Amino acid sequence: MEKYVHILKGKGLKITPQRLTILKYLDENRTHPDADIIYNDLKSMNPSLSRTTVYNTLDAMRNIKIIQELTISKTETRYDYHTDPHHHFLCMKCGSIIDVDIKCPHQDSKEVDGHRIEEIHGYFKGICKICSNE
Amino acid sequence: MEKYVHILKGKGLKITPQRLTILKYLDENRTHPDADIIYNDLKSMNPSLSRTTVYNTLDAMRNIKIIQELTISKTETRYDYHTDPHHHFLCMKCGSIIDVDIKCPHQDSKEVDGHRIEEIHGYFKGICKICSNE
DNA sequence: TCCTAACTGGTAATCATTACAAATTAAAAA
DNA sequence: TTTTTAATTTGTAATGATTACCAGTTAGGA
Repeated sequence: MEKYVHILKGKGLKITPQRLTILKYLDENRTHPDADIIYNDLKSMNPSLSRTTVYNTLDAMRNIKIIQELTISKTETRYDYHTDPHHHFLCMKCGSIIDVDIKCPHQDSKEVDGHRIEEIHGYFKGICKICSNE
Repeated sequence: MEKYVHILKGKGLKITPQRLTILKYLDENRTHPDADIIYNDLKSMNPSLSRTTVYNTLDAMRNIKIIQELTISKTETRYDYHTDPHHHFLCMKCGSIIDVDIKCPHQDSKEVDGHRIEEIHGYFKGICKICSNE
């Protein structure tokens, strides 16, 4: 848990039990969950947790860039504990998001056509290996 | 207008005035509009047009792949008349989506890590050239 | 011209996310 | 350690894009 305290402190965020819990959850669940899944999974162990806090916390952590928002799915925002740059595959059948580790020549670009880049997202959509085999 | 009749017929969609109007609009407005903007822009000339028809039509045209859905923005789905593959830049200040014509080595891939690809999206987010200069 | 499945339009429902305000708490200052 | 204050948490209500539903209309083949 000291690890998460350190990460938050380093970025100037106040340490709260809720933030530690959510950050730990994202670190240990690399399934690209959405806010509602995070809320429901943590609710049982943290009965006072509020949905709004989950949203607020995710937003705060996105601001300091320790997590990343994925807008690959049309219906909900999903979250990714931010480490090395990588692309994502969304299965249009089962809805799971899978990391794809491919080389992208633009991954470290700071601008395109004069526009300043802050985030780069590579999204593939299709049918995943498992769903393809029925 | 014959052009759009031909496109729809070729894909087996029924020809309706609404579909022709919406397809023409997307061809002539490469601003990546969302359903609401399309609805409002066309409503004055087509008073009987319904919001539901706009959604239905966009969905039908996406199915036959003559237009593309962009999920780059968190709040709404935006649409692109589908031509050559290209990536997109979203300005986080003014909200505009700009085409970026860069080479991507994965643009024509049919699969990654065994997962069958149907769509490829390259999204850059940041501050556009115009907003950067205040 | 007739027939039928497909399409349109209007309203109501859904659902993720945000707004708001009162109560609580982290952590800096005394 | 205690005090103080701004930041955070929580629950509820509001928002807004999208979808569901269904009655009425229409495209286009027979």
